[in-house]
Formats: sequence, C-alpha cells, structure tokens
Amino acid sequence: MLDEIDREILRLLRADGRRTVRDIARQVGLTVAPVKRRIQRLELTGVITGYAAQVDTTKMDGEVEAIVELRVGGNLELELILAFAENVPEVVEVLTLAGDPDAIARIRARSIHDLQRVVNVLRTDGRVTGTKTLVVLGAWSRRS
Amino acid sequence: MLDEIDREILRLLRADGRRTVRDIARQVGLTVAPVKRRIQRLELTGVITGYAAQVDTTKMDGEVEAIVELRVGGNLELELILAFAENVPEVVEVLTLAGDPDAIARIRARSIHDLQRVVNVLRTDGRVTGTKTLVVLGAWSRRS
DNA sequence: GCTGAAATGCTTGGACG
DNA sequence: CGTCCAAGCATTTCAGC
Repeated sequence: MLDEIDREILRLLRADGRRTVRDIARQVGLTVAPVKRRIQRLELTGVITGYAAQVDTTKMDGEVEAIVELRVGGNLELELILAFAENVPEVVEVLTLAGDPDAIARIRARSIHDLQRVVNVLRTDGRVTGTKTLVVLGAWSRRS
Repeated sequence: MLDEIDREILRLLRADGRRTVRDIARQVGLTVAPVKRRIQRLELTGVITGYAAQVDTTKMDGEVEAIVELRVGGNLELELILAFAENVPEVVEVLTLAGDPDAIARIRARSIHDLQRVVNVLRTDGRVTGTKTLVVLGAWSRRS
C-alpha cells in the first residue's frame, strides 16, 4: 500500500509539517508534481489525518492539559470510545490501547475546575467504569 | 503574556498547521505583518514547539505505536526525563505528569520486537524504576 | 508513473509612519 | 500596529512522454 517513497514523505512531514512540497521532492529524488499527488493520496486515504502546530500548553495561561486513563465495560467496542470523544469538545485526542487502561484521552481545559467538570462528564457516561486523571506538567516532542 | 489575538492564532494553527499567514490575518482582523511577527514570537518563546503532520499509524504497515508509562526515582528533576528522551529516536513525545506514573512516553517502533528493544533501553536507564507498555490499537484526534 | 513550464498567489525581510 | 516594496518560493494546473 505504501512504498518507500511514501514512508519517506511521511517521515519528513511528521518532523516538520510545514515543509514545502519542493523541499520534500528534493529529498526523495522526485519532482514536485508526483510528490504533491502522493501527499494528496495520503490525505485522502486517511493516513495523514491533519496538520497541527504543536503547542506547549504549560506556557499558556488559562489552559490546563491532562491525560485521563479510561476503563470501560468488558465488551465495549473500542470504536465507540473514539466516537464518544467527539461529543466532548475538551477532548482533543483519544488512543485505544491493548492492556489496562483500555484507552487514554487527552484533555485541554481552561482551569483545574474546568478539568474536573470534563472528567465528570466522562465518568458519568455509563460505559466508563473508571478513570484516572493526570495533569500534564511539562511536554516535549521531537522536532527535527 | 498572551492576549486574545495570540490565543486565536494558536487555536487556528492547532486546527490546521498549514494555514497561511494571510489566511490567519484575515480571520483575526489584522494584516500580514503583525500576524507574522506574533507567530515568530510564539515560536521563539517556545509556545509553539513545532509543526507536524498527524499520521494514523494503524494504517501504516511496519509501524507500531505505544505508550510507555514511566516511574522514576523520587528526586529526579522532571526536566531530566524530557532531556533523556532525545537520545532515543523512537520516542516522539514525552509528557511529565502530576501523579502516578511520573511521565508517559510515546513510542513509534517498526515492530513489536523493535518496541521491546526500545522499552528495554528505557528500563535500563537507571533513573527509570518502572515501566508499563500499552500498544496503541486506534487513534482519534480532533480535526476542525 | 514521471517531467517541465507558466500563471498565480504566498512568504520573507526590510524600511517607514 | 499599519503600509509598502521587492525578491524568492511555493502551489496548481496544464501539456506531453
């Protein structure tokens, strides 16, 4: 499905999502047009789900980031966890996991008080049987 | 430190990291020059730490994503955890946390076998007193 | 699948009010 | 903060192999 050039393009765009098509073309040894087509295909097929600025939320006043570990009832489809998250705007990312917990949600709230409210929303969902909330103190992500 | 316009710029760039400066300027009601200056300041002061393409790793062959919970010795500065991560290329993100675990690392490896090797590297660091590894089955992130 | 070229629009840096 | 300029790039689309 993905050849070596696609993987190289993905590697470059993950390291810097603002790299230009021209720059990528030089790096992979092709011209602009086919690289552009490949990127569009990666976007259409859902391999690339978007582009985002990475923000250090600990440097923002009025913003608290937290990780909430979620445990859910035995037979719940993992897909449902993902779908559920869309209805809570403070949830910015959800990963479903093999192990315990079953999933983790990443939350951005405006204060600790607001965070508590969001976690309560998650807890009272019925399908969620347990949570553990961890406030983010610092963040680092690879930039290259 | 950050005014409302800065927050709006950050909101727009988090939703789409490839938005043009012109586009952002239109949305926030300013011209290009000051918006460009603001973005540069946000980058310089470390509020914006980078830009990245978001990739659904479950759609890529030869790629496994995992979350590793890290517990470290009592007095270890959290900054050291972040610094340590840079030396392990498979670590793409680290969050330091208030609670237990002390931090979580996000890993991208080429296989389960490779993942095991990376986790062992983390475990034998000396400062890490315990790990728990969770393989990512599915991912969702807010796109708007 | 690729290349190459042309038109359009964007960015970047600077100078200035 | 705004405006202007100017050079260099990037994107997009088209033709053609």
